[in-house]
Amino acid sequence: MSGSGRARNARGDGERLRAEIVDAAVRVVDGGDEDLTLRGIAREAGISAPSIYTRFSDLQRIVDAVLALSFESLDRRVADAIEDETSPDAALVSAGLAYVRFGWEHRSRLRLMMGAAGFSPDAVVTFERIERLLRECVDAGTAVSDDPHRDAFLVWVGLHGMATLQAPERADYRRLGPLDRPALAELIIRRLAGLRSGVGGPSAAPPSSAPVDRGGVHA
Amino acid sequence: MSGSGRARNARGDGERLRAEIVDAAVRVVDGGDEDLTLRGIAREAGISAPSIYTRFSDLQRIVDAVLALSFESLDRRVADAIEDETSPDAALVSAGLAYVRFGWEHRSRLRLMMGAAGFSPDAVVTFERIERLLRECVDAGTAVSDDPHRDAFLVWVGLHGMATLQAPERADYRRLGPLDRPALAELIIRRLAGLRSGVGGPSAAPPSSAPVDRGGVHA
DNA sequence: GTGTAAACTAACGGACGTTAGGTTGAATGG
DNA sequence: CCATTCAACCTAACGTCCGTTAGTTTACAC
Repeated sequence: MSGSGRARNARGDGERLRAEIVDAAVRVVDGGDEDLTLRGIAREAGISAPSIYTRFSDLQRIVDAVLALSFESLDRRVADAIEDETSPDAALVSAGLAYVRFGWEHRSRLRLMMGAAGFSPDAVVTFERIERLLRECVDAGTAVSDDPHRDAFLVWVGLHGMATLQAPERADYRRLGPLDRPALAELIIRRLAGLRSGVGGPSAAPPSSAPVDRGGVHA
Repeated sequence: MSGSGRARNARGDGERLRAEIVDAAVRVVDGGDEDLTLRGIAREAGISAPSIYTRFSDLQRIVDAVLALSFESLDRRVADAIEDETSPDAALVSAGLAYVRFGWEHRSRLRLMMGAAGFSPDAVVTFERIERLLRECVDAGTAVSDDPHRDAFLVWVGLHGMATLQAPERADYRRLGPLDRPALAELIIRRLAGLRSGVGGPSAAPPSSAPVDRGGVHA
């Protein structure tokens, strides 16, 4: 019979449990459960609830770990998106799209991140990437800005709005008509950053002929 | 002694209790309690928990009532802001500022609204006000847009971002330096709407000399 | 007075976070 | 090869809060 529980880890290997708990917590949040519960995490991890206390002193520490991991993962995605591009112009757009994609793919995670931590120090790291890119654009002459810091914040706000709005899969949302989300996100970035190509004309996101959200980085 | 509870309402006046319950629920949410509980609402209303069942069949109906009331109140604030202005240009900015102010003043209410209802039919009414104003701006020649519907949505997204970001009172947030929130909101509106005065130059929101958030409608 | 809506107290079953204390099995020393 | 050890788990249980139901009391309207 032994314990009806899971296979036991090796002696000095209890650290593995820590990672499994955090992973389970992430899975719970991404599954849509807005409020993390210790028992729910334990269920998802396949362990008993009290076992969690061997690795975490209380529930809040798990939440903290999830938040840290999430901010780091968001920042890495943004950083990776930047590396793939050559011009600062394209890099800024690509970085912004990486941000909003994270929000679309992990809606309740982002909700948790913004709700609990607000403008956390971890988020500042990512913000500063955006700001740096915008300055490069200004230096390269592709963006017009008399205050890059402020305008980077505008972009940040726009990204935040685009990332946190409900997905167009919802029925009500479609009253707005077919929307190409990545193209819209790119337009928001361009206009708020003051990029030359996005101010007024039909330069990006042709209104009706574009296929809806085919997943490419550029519109 | 009689019941240790509150004074009893007159005979056919039970409808008053309904309003009191909803008001209490609003107060609880605005107090920052993200998750409405039936018992919490009862406490705030000064009644016993089961008394709620004389007016609502379950907790969800109270939440629905709070949502309906909130969307209506948001829309009224936007509508009122429009009425006070003469030019479509100023009206669009004023309407947007009314929206973000609602978010700043009722943060968890807006969170509840966006989380539960998403892009609800009630929100569409308000969105259409924005869209109508933008079309008027285009007709008047003060805005450049080849697709007002799409651009109204961009403005909507920007407003949503500005309204839901944490308030600058938070310590972390200040790493960004002093920010004049209404001025930033106005800039976002102007740039996303394609208003002529907000595309690139230092037309609005002087970067450092402006007083911080003194509560006026215009910057 | 009498009826009935308006309110109450008591209590159910369930979920939660957390504590106490037991069981088991992989690593280790002989 | 086996006894020992102790980390890695477990079950049981406490107290609290929750939504909801049942049944009772109170006081206004007629």
